[in-house]
Amino acid sequence: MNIKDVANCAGVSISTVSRVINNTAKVSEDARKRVEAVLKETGYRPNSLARELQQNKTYTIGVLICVTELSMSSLSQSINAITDVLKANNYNIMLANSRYHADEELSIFNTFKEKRVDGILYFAAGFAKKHYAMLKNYKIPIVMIGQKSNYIDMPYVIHDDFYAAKTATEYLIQMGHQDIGFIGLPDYDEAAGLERKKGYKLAHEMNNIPLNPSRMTEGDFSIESGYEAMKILLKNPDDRPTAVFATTDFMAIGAISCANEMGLKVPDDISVMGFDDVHVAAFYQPPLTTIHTDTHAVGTKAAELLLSLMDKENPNKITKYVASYSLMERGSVRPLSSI
Amino acid sequence: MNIKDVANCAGVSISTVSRVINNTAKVSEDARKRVEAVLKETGYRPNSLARELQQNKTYTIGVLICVTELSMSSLSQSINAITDVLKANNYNIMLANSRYHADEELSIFNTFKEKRVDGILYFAAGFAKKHYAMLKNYKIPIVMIGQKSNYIDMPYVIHDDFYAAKTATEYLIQMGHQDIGFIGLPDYDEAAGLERKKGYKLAHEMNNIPLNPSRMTEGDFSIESGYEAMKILLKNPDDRPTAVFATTDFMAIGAISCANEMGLKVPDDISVMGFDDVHVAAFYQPPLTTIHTDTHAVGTKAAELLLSLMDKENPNKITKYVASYSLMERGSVRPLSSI
DNA sequence: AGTTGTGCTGAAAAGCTTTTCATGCAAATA
DNA sequence: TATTTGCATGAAAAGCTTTTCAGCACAACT
Repeated sequence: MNIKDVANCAGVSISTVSRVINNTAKVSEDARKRVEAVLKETGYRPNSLARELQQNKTYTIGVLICVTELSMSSLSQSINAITDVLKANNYNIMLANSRYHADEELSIFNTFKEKRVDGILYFAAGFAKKHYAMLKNYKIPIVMIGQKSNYIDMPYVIHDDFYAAKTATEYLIQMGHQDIGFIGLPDYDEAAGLERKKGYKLAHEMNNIPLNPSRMTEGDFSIESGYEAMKILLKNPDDRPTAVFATTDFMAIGAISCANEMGLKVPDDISVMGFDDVHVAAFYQPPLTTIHTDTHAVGTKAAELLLSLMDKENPNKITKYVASYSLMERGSVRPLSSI
Repeated sequence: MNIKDVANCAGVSISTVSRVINNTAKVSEDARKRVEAVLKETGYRPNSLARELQQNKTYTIGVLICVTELSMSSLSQSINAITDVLKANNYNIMLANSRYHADEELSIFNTFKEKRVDGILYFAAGFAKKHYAMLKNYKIPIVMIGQKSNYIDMPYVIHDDFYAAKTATEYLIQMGHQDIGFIGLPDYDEAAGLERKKGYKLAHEMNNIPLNPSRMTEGDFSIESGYEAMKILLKNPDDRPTAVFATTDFMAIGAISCANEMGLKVPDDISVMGFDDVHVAAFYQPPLTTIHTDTHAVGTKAAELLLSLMDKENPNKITKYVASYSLMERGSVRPLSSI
């Protein structure tokens, strides 16, 4: 069933059918009625492949995320926000997950190009620089999310990772902690993980606390990696940090889980601070003290930014946005003095 | 840049270029080399819209999920499994989330039809029957996931919700509990939530324990709803259940959170049993005793089933699959006698 | 009555592939 | 030498829309 069949059934030309469907020009009352009747009866839906081919526009935005598991990510709210904005502007979403494989990201970019998406929202987790050669003369508008991209010179929307991490660390210091363990992320250029580490370091510097490299461990976003990192930090019973800053809520959960198994109570025996304010964070036991990031705003801004980028009439010049954050004092951190 | 440009650059016809790209027929060494050089130099990618239009096949599978938030769902492993199977068979995925709105589901089905997906994986949460009229003469192959579909007569892959829920309840009974609260889900026909409720009921029947309607509450998958339901169950300090079966891990987490706030320790003062064995479940405090569902198998089977459905040469006849489950004894349930 | 204008309509082109079919040429056979 | 075979190639059709452009009929003018 195609537009030609509909035209035949209604006794009009395909042009007229197209006009009725898209409401793009005037059609006589009489003709319109007949076409609409056929449309309803047959349940005909235009082939969007043909339309998109002819218009050279797919009304589809590629969203590339990079998480090992959908449920383990802090970006579901961002995705909801993106959906809202794009849907309101009549765009569809094509969501693809690289699952943290750089080569898979590349292949997704290629798919996006072949599928002719109109724009891309790129939740980057560190591989962007690797794709530099490819991205350099990639014609489709891209907004990068969660990672700066000065190197590649691409519009971006990020969380204030650096200052937020500094704030988090300073909060622990204010609470009297001087020996603060760190569970970080791989050191990719410009990535959020690296920014958070820098914030942790600066807080130490500004408070004249020497950095202790043996206190700095690394995870990979997962609960398990937080667990393993904590194991290292707690290895020596005589030499343990009094607080730990995990740069991800899920890693914080892993860390607390590990502490519990070693017979340490959080926050009584050791404080743990998270980052992200994931949905479960408030309901964990103890409720996680963490950095709340405005993921909704990030999603909204990114989508809006992309939309304005794609609008050739009045191109936007504001191509960077840094979302605000706040510290959520809950139950996983307590002052040192009270131990 | 299109295939014509490539042909011109290489000094051959477009047919030859197509043949080189798709490796679909023999091309002289000489011509092939020239084409490949141009391909590499220009970074040309064929317009898949045109290809798909002409082949009447999109190599795309629509995956329709129905969750309020990506991170709050138990299906991320299923999705990973689906991705693996489909990718291995050269299919792309178009993931869409109805966010629990029946009308949105309908609109997504329409989009899938317009975009000409080759098949659909439908994570149903109860609305399927509403869409009966539409689905009845919907031409695209669909596999339903997580919900039976005898009414609509559609192939499906499900968890063994009924027996798993019965097993869970019987476990609590074996532990000496006779007064078991229930946090269920809306009663949609054939949906998983209803099956779990039936399992809970049967376990009571078979053990001659009368059902107490005031012990049966309802949530909506979310942590918050579990919290609220628990509030109701614990309202009266003199009349509380000794155990609670939450039909979702996240609702169990909400319930435990509520219990804690009311000064009740889990499992010392009250036992809580979950369902799903979500990733965080094992790392929660206390670690959740729950039903482990084989989400990976469900995803894999569903994708394979769809693939075989789409294969017109040798159509598969096995159109139903029920995944296995197991009970994970962890820390949120304890025998009644020891209280 | 002749001209201009208006309002619908349909034919045809364009968008980019894949694929079929026919052709030309060289090699192999009779 | 004449004929057949085979291979590589290009022209053209098909897949389904949207959109432009020209045309037609009729009404409203001068």
